[in-house]
Amino acid sequence: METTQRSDHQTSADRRRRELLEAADRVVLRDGPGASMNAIAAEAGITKPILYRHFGDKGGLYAALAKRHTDALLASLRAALDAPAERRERVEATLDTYLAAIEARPQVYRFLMHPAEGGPQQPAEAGFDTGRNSIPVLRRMGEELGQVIEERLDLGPGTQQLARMWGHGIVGMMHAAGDWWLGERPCPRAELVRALADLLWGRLAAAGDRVGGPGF
Amino acid sequence: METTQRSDHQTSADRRRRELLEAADRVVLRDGPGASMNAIAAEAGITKPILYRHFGDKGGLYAALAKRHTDALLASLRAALDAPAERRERVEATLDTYLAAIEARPQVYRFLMHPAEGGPQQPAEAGFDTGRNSIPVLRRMGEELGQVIEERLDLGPGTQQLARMWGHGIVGMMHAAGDWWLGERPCPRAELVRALADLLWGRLAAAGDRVGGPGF
DNA sequence: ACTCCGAGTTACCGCTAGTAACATAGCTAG
DNA sequence: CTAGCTATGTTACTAGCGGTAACTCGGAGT
Repeated sequence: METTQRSDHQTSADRRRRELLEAADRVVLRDGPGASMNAIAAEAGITKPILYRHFGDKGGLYAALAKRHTDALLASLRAALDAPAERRERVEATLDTYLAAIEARPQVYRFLMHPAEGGPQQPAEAGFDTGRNSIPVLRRMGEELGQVIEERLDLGPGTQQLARMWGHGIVGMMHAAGDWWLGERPCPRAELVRALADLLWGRLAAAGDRVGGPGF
Repeated sequence: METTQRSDHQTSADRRRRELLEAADRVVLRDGPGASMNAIAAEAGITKPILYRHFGDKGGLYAALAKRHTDALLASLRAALDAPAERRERVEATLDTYLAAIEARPQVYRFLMHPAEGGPQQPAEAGFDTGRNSIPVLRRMGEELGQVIEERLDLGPGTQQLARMWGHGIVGMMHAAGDWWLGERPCPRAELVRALADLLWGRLAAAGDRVGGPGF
């Protein structure tokens, strides 16, 4: 019964891992991204070294935790992006999906956008990866959106690079506007969706100058 | 001679403060945002409690440090934005100014975009300010750009809110695209500037569908 | 019965942010 | 000249963090 035993063992380890992840999730959602390994271990009913055996270090745990949520968010975004509708509608649906997600679970959002933390010891070796500190979920979203744009649109020569730049740019726009909106709540969601879609549709370039200028 | 004395005292304290800030700057530029108070104090040739007397806590020091760089960056952006030229030219100049800044001093950029750190003790009191963790320099840039847009453009009713949303959105676009570009360096700066300006000019909406779709 | 292996624990290390208590210079008042 | 006050600086400490070494325990294999 080797297979059965090995399978049992595997599932046992996997189940443990999932239990730990769920405990970590609870703590992170309660205490924010500053949750300590001690607190997570306590919530899971065990002690620190077990966490380290399973996840290596805090970064590993956070990465595993972030991957779950990121995958879920990306799946729903992809669904909105792949809907059979006009381009403008799909863009609005995608924006709305993202904003609805961060609105519904702001703690998750906050955790996802704050994973690196720069740890206490940052040995400054590895040659200063300048862009390494970017938020992983944003990078992934940007890459995926860039791919979708490249697949769908005909942008002439240099399509691929243009699509990637746009992907990252649009994701950044969505993120920054969403973050500000989530903090100040100045208007309903639909209004922000419309405003951002309008921005992407070139209304900035089309707008007329103001008549009575700023300095008299 | 009370006034003179007090004045001397003031300038002395201010000079000290500036010296400390410059030392902190050096250390942060060398060690990244994870620079410790001990290291900064050593670089300044003094010990920790003095730093705390001057800046309260690490957040205070970082805020003071960030304010300097943020002010400088905002000033140069404002200059690009206020140039007497066509709108498209000004937008491109502003994008280029930002990208040139982060390209020229990536460590400063990295520090500015990573100030909060969430610290070890995040008491979770104060009711979970959902949006509080946003990067301050981005918020400031978004607000200022929103104001400029509001002053300059005629967007009909609801101009103010629309301008703010656009301000934060555009800044986020610039930031995310710049971050990705700084990490991968896939093309010269001017190309990214053009791509982002094209995006803002509605080329996404105007682009034609690809003929040979993705799935054959 | 003996061994091995994985799960788990206690107890520690080195580091951090931040602070209390003590020491020292220089100026002002009596 | 001495007493006191204020600013400036130090040493020595606390509490908590991420991370690890070394030990303990229970159950499978031969």
